[in-house]
Amino acid sequence: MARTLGSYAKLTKPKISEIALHLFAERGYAAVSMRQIAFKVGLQVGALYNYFPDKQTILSELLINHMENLLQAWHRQKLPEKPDKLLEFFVDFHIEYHLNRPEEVFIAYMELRNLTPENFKKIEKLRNKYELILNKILSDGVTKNFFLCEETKIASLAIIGMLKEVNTWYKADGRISVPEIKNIYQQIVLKAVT
Amino acid sequence: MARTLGSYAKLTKPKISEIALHLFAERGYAAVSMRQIAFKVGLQVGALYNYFPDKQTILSELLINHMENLLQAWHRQKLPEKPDKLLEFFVDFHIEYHLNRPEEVFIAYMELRNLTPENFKKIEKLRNKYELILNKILSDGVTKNFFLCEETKIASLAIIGMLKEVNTWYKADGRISVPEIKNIYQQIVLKAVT
DNA sequence: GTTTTTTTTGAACAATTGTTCAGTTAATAT
DNA sequence: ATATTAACTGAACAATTGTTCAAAAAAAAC
Repeated sequence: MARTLGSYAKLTKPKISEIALHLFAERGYAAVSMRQIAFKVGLQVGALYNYFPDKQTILSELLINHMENLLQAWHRQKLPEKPDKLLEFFVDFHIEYHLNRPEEVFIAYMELRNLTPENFKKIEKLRNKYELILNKILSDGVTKNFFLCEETKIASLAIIGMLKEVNTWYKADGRISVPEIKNIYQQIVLKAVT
Repeated sequence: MARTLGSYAKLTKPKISEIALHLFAERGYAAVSMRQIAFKVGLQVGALYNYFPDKQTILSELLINHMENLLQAWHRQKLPEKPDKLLEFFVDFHIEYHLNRPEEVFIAYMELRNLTPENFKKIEKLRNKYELILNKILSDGVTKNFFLCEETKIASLAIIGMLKEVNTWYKADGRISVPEIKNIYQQIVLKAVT
C-alpha cells in the first residue's frame, strides 16, 4: 500500500541528536536555536518536530542516553576481584570512557538546569547508580581490609570529582599521555583510601 | 551647580550585580534577560545601560571580581609553615571560601563560555594563579620530604577538582557538618600526596 | 527658587525565538 | 502506474531578545 515507516527517519533522528550534541556543547543549550540545528542537519525547522516534540526533549534524550550508556558499558566489563585492582580498574574505565566522550560529559553537567524536574530526577537516579558502583568498591575494600576509609560515600564523591576534572584540562597533544594520566590518578586514588 | 555623580548610582550598580548573580546562577546567563534583571532591581531596562555597556559585562565583572577576591582572601591569610599543616590549611580555606559563595562558584565555571576571548583569558590567568598556589605548596612539600608526588601539576588539578565537587552536593541541613567535611578532605588529600 | 546634571522612563528598533500546520514532495507497497 | 503515507517545506504565529535614545523626572548645588 504505502511507504514504510522510518526509512529516512532512522537516519535523520540520530543525525539531529548528533548535531545538537555538538552545538549544545559548543555554545550551550539556551544559546542554540532550533533553526541552527536544522540548518546543520540540512532541514527546515519544522522538520525537527517530526522527531522531537520540543527542544528540551533533544537535550534530555542526549543526557539520559549518555548516562544509560555509561552504566551499560560498566556492566559489560570483566572485573578483577581484588579490591585494589578493582579500584584501579574503575579509575581506568572512568578516564577512558569520559575522555572519549567530552561533549556528552560536558553537557551532562552543564545543562541539567534546562531539564524539566521529571527528567532531572531521571538523570539524578542514573548518577546515583554510577556513584554507588564506586561506593560499593570502596566499602567492599574496607570490609576486606584493603582500604582504610571512614566515609566511603564522601570519598566516592571526592574521587569522581577529581576524575571528572581530567576532562576540563586534557589536551590530546598535551605533555602527558592518557596511560600516564591513568597511572597518576590510580596512584592518587589508591593512596587516598589506603 | 548640579547634582554630584553617583549618589544613587553607588547603590544601584552593586544591586544590579547582586541580582544578576542570583539570576545567572539560578537560570543560566543565556536564559536571563535584561528585562528580568531590571524588573528585580526595580528599574526599566534602559536604565541598566547607565551602569553596564552590555549584558556580557555584567557577567564578566562578576567573574573577574570573584577570582580576584579569592586570591586576595588567600593572601590575607596567616599561613602555617610546615608543608603538611599548610596543605591542610589550604583545604580548609578552599572549602570554607567556596561553600560561602555557592553562586559565584557556580557561574564561575558554568558561564565561562559566554565571555569574550579577552575576558576569558583574564579569568584563565587568575585561575592559574590560584592553582599555582596549591602547586607550590605541593612542590615545596616534596622538596622538604614531607610529600611524595611526582606530578605536582596534575595533583593540584586533581585536588582542586575534588574540592570543587563539595559545592555540588553540600546541603546545609545535611548529614555532615562543614568541619567534618574539612576533616575528611584533609585526610584524603594528605594521604594522596604522602 | 533656579539651574544643572544625574538618573530614569517609555517607547521603539530590528532580529530572533520555539512552535504549528496546511500544503508539497518523495518514496514505497500494491 | 497508482495509491498511500512518510518526510519535508515554507510561511506564519505571537512572544521575546539586546540595545538605543529623546524626553521626563529627580536630586543636589547654588
